[in-house]
Amino acid sequence: MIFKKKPIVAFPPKDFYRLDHKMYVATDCIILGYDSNNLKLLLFQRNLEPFKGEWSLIGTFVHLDESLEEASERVLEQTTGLTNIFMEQTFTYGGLKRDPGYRCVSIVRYALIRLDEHDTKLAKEYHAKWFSLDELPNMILDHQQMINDALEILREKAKKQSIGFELLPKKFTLPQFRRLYESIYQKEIDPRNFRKKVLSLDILTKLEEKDKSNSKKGAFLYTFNALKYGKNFASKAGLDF
Amino acid sequence: MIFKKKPIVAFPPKDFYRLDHKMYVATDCIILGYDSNNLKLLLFQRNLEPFKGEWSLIGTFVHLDESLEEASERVLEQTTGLTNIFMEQTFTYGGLKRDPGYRCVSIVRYALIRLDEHDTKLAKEYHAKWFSLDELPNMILDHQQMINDALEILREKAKKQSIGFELLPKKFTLPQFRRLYESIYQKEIDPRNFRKKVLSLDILTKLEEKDKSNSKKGAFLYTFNALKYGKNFASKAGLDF
DNA sequence: TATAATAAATGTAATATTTACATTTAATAA
DNA sequence: TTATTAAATGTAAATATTACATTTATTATA
Repeated sequence: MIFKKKPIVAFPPKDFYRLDHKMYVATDCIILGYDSNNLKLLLFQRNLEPFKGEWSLIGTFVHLDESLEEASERVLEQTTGLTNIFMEQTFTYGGLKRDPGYRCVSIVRYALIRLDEHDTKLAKEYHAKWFSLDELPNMILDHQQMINDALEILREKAKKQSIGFELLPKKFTLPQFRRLYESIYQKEIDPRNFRKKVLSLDILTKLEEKDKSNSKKGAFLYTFNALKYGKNFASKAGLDF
Repeated sequence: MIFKKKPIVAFPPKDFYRLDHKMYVATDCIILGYDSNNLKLLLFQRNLEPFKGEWSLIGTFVHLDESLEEASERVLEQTTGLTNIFMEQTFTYGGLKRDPGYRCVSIVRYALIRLDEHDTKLAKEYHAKWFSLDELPNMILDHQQMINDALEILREKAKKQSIGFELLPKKFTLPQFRRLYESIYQKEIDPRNFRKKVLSLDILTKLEEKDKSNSKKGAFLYTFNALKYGKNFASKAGLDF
């Protein structure tokens, strides 16, 4: 067989595994939490060149002895203290010029954490700060794009899976749950319709307790029922609004 | 600031851009076409070690002087002759052991092409063969997983976008269109319901011509109306069945 | 030229889902 | 006791989905 053009990898000639094809492989981590009615994002202020003083996602080079998942989980643990966290890959960014000086592709994953469970001391150490999505600072490189893409994917995910499971505290109120979805979908959701749909999924357990931090009347607390969740969330409609 | 653990990339020490973090970066291409009522996948039989004689997706190393997109488009053009094709990234695979002998991450994109437009001579040259999804051969490495993931993403995509635009010939019949969706969703779709929904989107132009290759009566041919498509497909429901 | 065969084309009623909308209630603070 | 506030709640209309069977156009054949 004769190659008309440059050979491709399905048929690699012996000299194809060449050093000059190697690149840096990084992973960037979009850490999302939910607090006081807003979806928030953990950003880091760099304390070294390049881009010293500027804001960025947290990332790392992927080491040769770890998987992509291990790399992003390492970063997440180092900066939040958390393990066993919901993370999902979004896209890989590999533009020629995306990082000045050296060629580097970056695999992005987003993480959904419970704000009240993360190690704030670590966050401080790493010069990290939580930002509401509507007041993000300028970020380095293509990080804003990464965030936009991740939020779009999160929105799709939220339709099919109760993202609240990951983001809300163990006990939460329906208005809190609703406001989470409002901040994901960036639109108001009618409280009666939200309540109707969520309760119809039959994935929650209502507690006797009330949370009175937001009103005099107080709102009943709920927990997710993992068992019911697994059984009942298969519904086609899910949590689309 | 003192690092308690290994430093991470937001604060890279000078020696961090080290050669030993570099990896091979590949891209694998899932080439999908639609023919005689079946979604089909172009696979390649390797003619060199490693894995000589086995089937695989077509891929390439990403060159230092090209973007990820350019790399996969290069492969697609080399093997099908096609340019300007719908391609979308799925996931990046970077398990430690996914490729024996060297560490390599692979970014996967799928391409939707019109079978009747691709260069069959090239396909032959590259030892390529079209397979129906239900009779795929064993493939090397994690390629089966890549395909499974891509099909899941394609299914979601098909709900929100008329995949037919990319896969069907310029002129097509409604039964043809329906069978495409049946083979994407892997289930039967009621012809009356399909027709009703598709026509309600108002994105097609009905032609006078009939295609009589499948029946004595013949089925009317349609084309996509790109203009209407852009305007009218915003519908929430889309093509979910 | 009549008939058989075949896939294409078509409509409707029942059910389920989504949307829109306003009042009452429980608790606290004044 | 009253005012205030957010939580809780129900219903009707509109829309979307599903289920289902007959007629039609054409060709091939008897």
